[in-house]
Amino acid sequence: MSLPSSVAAPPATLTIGRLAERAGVGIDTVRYYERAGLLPPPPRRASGYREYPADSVRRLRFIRRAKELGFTLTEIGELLELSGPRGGTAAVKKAAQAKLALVEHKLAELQRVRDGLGLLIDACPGHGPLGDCPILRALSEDAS
Amino acid sequence: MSLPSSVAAPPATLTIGRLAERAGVGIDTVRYYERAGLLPPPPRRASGYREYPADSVRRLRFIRRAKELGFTLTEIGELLELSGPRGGTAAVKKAAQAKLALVEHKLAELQRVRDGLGLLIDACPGHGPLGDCPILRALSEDAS
DNA sequence: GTAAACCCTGGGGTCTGGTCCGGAGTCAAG
DNA sequence: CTTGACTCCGGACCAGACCCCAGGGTTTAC
Repeated sequence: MSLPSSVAAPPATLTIGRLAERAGVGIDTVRYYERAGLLPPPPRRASGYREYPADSVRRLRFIRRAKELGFTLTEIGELLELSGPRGGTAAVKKAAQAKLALVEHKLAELQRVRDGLGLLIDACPGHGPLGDCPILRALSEDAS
Repeated sequence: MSLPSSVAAPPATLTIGRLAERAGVGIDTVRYYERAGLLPPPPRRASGYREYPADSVRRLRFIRRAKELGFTLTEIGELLELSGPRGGTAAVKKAAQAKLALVEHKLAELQRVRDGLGLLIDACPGHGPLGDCPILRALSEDAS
């Protein structure tokens, strides 16, 4: 019924070092996220070593990327809570909608930056003497 | 030819306080940006007071928004340099293209977050027992 | 069974991006 | 011409997000 135990598949858990490596962050960062409440405290071995389930990698990568998008760790924590168990409550749904609005706002502004850069690149061998630059225009006008 | 000088239009310059107020940042922040090289040192009155041209507001707003999009001050400085005089050089154009790629990457990821949130909001009263949440999926898979 | 590589905790250091004094000079309105 | 608001500078301080180290136990590979 089972394969010989001598070639047993490695357990589907990761030490903190492997986890950090696969997620592309530092070990200290992982522990820091745990303290900050972004990563649930994993079970420990008798020795005290943390044993992470494989899908922690996914969560960590999410955090890393979201940070690059300008979310603070606190905001990221909120995003992650939306996806926890109890993802269907009315309150959670409302929170998700608020986040969505924020994200769409960011999207719109980022698109303006992109368009500005685009103009700059292919229509701009000097563009007027003064400050009518498309990049500046991109985010300076009121839209908040 | 000219209007009476007694009702002369106010000069088109701003004190640091007005500038900060109109741009929505603190006074200290303005000075900090100057030190950081993001805002060119403005001319001074005899008294030492800074006299900002009106369009500094635009530049400051750009900085503020770009920060919200996850750019560091250093990156913002680079973006701003792209739009300086000498916006047509081959080197500058190449730099702009690099920035553009980065921005498009961010856009794509932000869109994934948005889509994840969307799914979460209107298709998700509990979504499977474990970790197949659309938000996590949004940024965890490799796409870098 | 031992050395290299790994993990633990606690605490301090670092970098970024500000924010807040304090003492002194400046400006503008009445 | 005074008074209250503004500005100057330098330096201290702050929060967020890590990064590093020591001293000591644990695993793993040979």
